[in-house]
Amino acid sequence: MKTKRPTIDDVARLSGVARVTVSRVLNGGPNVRDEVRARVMQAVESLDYKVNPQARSLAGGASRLLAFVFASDPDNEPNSYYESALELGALRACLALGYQVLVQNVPQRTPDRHKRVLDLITTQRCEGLILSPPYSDDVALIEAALDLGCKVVTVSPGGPGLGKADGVGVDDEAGGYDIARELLRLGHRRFGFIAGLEGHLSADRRLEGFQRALIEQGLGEGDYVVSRGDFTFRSGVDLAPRLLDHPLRPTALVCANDDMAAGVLSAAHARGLNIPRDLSITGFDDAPVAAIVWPPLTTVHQPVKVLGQRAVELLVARLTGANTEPKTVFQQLDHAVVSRQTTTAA
Amino acid sequence: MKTKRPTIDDVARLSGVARVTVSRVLNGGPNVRDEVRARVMQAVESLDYKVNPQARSLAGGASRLLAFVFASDPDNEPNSYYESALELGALRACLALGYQVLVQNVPQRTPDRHKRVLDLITTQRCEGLILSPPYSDDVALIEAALDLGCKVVTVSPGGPGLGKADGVGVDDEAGGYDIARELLRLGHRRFGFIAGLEGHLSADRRLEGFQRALIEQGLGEGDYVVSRGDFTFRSGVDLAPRLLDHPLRPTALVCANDDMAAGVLSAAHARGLNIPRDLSITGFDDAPVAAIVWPPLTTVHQPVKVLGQRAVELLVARLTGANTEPKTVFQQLDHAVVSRQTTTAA
DNA sequence: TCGGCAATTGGAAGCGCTTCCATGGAAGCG
DNA sequence: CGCTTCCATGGAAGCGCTTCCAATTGCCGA
Repeated sequence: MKTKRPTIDDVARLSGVARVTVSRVLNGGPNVRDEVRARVMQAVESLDYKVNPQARSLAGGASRLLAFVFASDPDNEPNSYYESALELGALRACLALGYQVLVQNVPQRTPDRHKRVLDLITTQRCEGLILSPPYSDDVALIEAALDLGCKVVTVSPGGPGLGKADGVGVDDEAGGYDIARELLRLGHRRFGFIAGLEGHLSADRRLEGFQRALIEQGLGEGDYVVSRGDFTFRSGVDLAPRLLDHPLRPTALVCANDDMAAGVLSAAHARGLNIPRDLSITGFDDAPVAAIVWPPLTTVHQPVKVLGQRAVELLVARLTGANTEPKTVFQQLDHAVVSRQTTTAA
Repeated sequence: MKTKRPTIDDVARLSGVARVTVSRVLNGGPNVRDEVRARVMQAVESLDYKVNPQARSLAGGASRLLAFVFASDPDNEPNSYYESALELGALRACLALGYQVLVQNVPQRTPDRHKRVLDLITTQRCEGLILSPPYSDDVALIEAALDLGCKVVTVSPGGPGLGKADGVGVDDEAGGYDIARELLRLGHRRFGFIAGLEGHLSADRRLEGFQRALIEQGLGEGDYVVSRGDFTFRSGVDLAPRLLDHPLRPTALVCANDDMAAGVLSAAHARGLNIPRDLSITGFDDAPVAAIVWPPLTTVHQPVKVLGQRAVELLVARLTGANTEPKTVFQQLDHAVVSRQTTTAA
């Protein structure tokens, strides 16, 4: 067992060239004759040689390591599709690009949360940082990372983070608008809205879009009531009574994510309501849970995995110098209303 | 921005000792006077020095990298709590132990799946491998990894994998037995069982336990019908008709995991059944989905996050030589039946 | 008093790779 | 035809750390 792996020198020796030449071939460098290149590649093959990434990064000063940071607490939200899908997308893109991601969970309320993130850069030598909400709008954190020479990409920044670093996301405001329009079309006029955690600016933009649609229809403050949850199923369950017993009992309930919508749905079942006859409910994200609950949830789809993938691609483009755009770029992906069975005419 | 980080030599210079001594202090080596140790630590503090893990692993020959491999396809099972919880547990243990995990998804049917896994060892220099089902029973893979000098830990091995490497898991057979006993106690006598994917031996042990409980009660082959799904919600939905329309219409349906149980539940709703009055349903795992569906699912809890954590701990114990036990060790954790609202008297 | 041994420290040699700079020859120029 | 320029290659110097081995000191028992 454990027979020592071949090194670059073994390849050099076998192919009869100098070590540097092998290095050039391996890194796609210029100025190598095709014949030599082929000879080296053949030696690589026959020895089953693989570069040692540790040695490479020591010598080259590039760790090829990215960090993905998320805030949601997996003990409270063990189901969080959003974060795991982002991670998966990032992982896949990395596989293709030859990078590695270190995944780190830093709860939002951690006192030394900035330090925890920045340590990832200093301790692990991460060269790129992917920030998901609410960190995507944490300007101080973004700037501190940038100061350390680390490239940053934000996922779903809600405003402040937008100009500070490259970003990816959907148009959350439009998503909120679209789902509200759908409900208005079905004749609903009294609404409830369950918002997400404070500081998650992109989620708040969903509320703004929702409000815009209502205003457009001549509705106003008196026609809807807003509660704030924390994105968990539990908070949906807990918030439901307040909305359902409200003097202005809404006929439609818009939730800032699917888990909270599932919570409301569960609470509605528990009190014997018939969904959607007695109440229309909508979510946001189109997480798997949306299809699993009964009845299946009407929601706004966003391509979360692709978001994670694009985040990595943007980062790597900056790292390799493929993108030298002085301004930050924001890549906006499409969202779509997915009508399932929790919505019906008022 | 990007000011060069201090190296071990900077620390050595500042504390007036040789580089080796700093290395000793950093690695908790013996034979260093307390006074010197303190002086070095102080220099480390004041310079905010962090060891360069790349350099360390190059010099020391230890990458401190582990690999976690899972098979479930996140495009079909985007919700798979099992894998993400394992990962999370592993991640946490690593944080505490100073290791890193590389997460890799290798679908079970990939033609070069062994190569994909082994490449992780050779290419990334992973020193330890965590194998989740069905790879935990893939003896050829385990032995190939061992041959490469990589330590291996299996999660929920079902038999063949047991003696080949250290492992963690619950007693799946007993879990199946326990849930069946619960149903028998409630008076059920006609059963359906939805098994998981072929090759997932630990999941099959749940069926064996189920069968043992029935036999104990004098029931036999004629009293239950078995179907095989693929652990997804979708497969639960698809399999439901076959079970529900069976001449021997079961009064209780035992599923090998929660997602399939949720699928059956959804299908039952769709055909207007009242659960649990018309049919008792049980899952396995106690994933978040179990609490989210309506009505909440009776299931068998297993501490998946802890499983991930223990897997890393076992691995690290082997790697550091803390565990030199010549035989493989298997760490069995407790499971528990969680009675919720999908089960009732027959 | 002296060899012997443990405790403490440092010197030197790499780990496997990339980067910088030098070399020799072919090609291009007026 | 003598010059610069470009191309293809190699030599040497580290990247920041650990490991091996040697050196120094102090203390023991005989």
